[in-house]
Amino acid sequence: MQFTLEATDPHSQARAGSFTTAHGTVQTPIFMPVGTVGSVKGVFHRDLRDEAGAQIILGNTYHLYLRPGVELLEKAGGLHRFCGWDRPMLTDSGGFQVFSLEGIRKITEQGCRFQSHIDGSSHLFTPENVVDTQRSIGADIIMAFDECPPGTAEHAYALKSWERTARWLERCFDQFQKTACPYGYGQSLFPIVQGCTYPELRRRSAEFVRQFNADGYAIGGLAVGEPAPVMYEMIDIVNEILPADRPRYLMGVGTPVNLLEAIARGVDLFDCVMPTRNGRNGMLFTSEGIINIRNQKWADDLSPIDPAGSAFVDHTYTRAYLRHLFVAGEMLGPQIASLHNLGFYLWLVGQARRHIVEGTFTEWKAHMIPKLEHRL
RNA sequence: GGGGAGAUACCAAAGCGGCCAACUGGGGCAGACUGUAAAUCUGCUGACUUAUGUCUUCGUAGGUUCGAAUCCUGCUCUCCCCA
Repeated sequence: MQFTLEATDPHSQARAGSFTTAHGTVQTPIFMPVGTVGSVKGVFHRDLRDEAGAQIILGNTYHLYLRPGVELLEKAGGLHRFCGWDRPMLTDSGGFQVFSLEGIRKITEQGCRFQSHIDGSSHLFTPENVVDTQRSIGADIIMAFDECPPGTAEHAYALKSWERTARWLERCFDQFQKTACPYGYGQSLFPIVQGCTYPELRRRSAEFVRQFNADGYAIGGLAVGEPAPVMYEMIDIVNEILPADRPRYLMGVGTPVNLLEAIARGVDLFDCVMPTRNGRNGMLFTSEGIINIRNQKWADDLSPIDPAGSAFVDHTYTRAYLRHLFVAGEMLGPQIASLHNLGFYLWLVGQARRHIVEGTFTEWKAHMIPKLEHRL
């Protein structure tokens, strides 16, 4: 995988670039819709590509391992073929699930033993078998198996956790080098920086992971309860250390404002459930502000969902109609809102990219942020 | 014509002398959601209010009682069964 840096903003750390994988090229900065179990909930892959403009989507090792299982995915020829998405794909390792399965999992040096949230059965994830599973899933970018501690973690735990994640990283790369993707194309393994909100741990973690000369690097363990300014500070610290000629992926972030702030700090890749989950729950992000479509105020608003939006749903349907669908509990409502939000997120990063290339990113960002926070 | 049951807030439906401004659903209104155990979860929903406060409510008119949505009587209406 080759990352090309195409432009940098003169007034910030923002950059525009592109990288190519076996399934195509991705232009950064980019947002990756989350398709945990091989489905971006409520959105056809065709609409994801043609309407929302997605270039790369996520899958999740934990969920796909449990269901439908590695055997079927291998039989299908990998997740791309199984789900009908022929563009780049990234799989998360399950580290975040380890974190969220609090109470039904046990972390040891070997790995993490956990109970399936589906049937309670016991499973063990290790750095090695998580790499193996991701080989079988066949995503273009696969993630190291890490532990994602809560934002409130004490220093002692943050240190212990990060050191273990670092040892797991070595095992991930060992296994990665000993194996190959069964479908004949190359994959990239991204390490993940941890260290909670402790600057010196973040520095040590970033310095540690950069030794692996990976195709790209991820920043994990943020937006997990810490204040946004702290998150931004951690991004600044880490990005000063991560190599400039590799893509940087801020995992699980975030709000539209988070995206612009992180892009300004040199982040290239994002993923977040927010556009889809909040969309399903009636919250729309637009270039003029945030809409809670269930609110009474939209009941007779026959204007388009988002006149500035690029997806067909934005001008085909009215706000009143979308509200009606939500109020009536129709599944089309969440589908429309999800597609709209994904289209908006991708429009936003696309605009960011354009303004970086044109050298106007910083002023454009200053102009956008109040609008993004505004509640319509 | 005879017999029986019932009328509770927007709807449905509990309550059957004080802990009732009234359980619970639904509906309505608002909020939350950040590497998806989420098409989920949380508030509020008689009026006036910051309220631990006051006022008006349980078909309707009276009555019993210190006290009634709850007991008694009349009236109105609804439903069911038999003719």
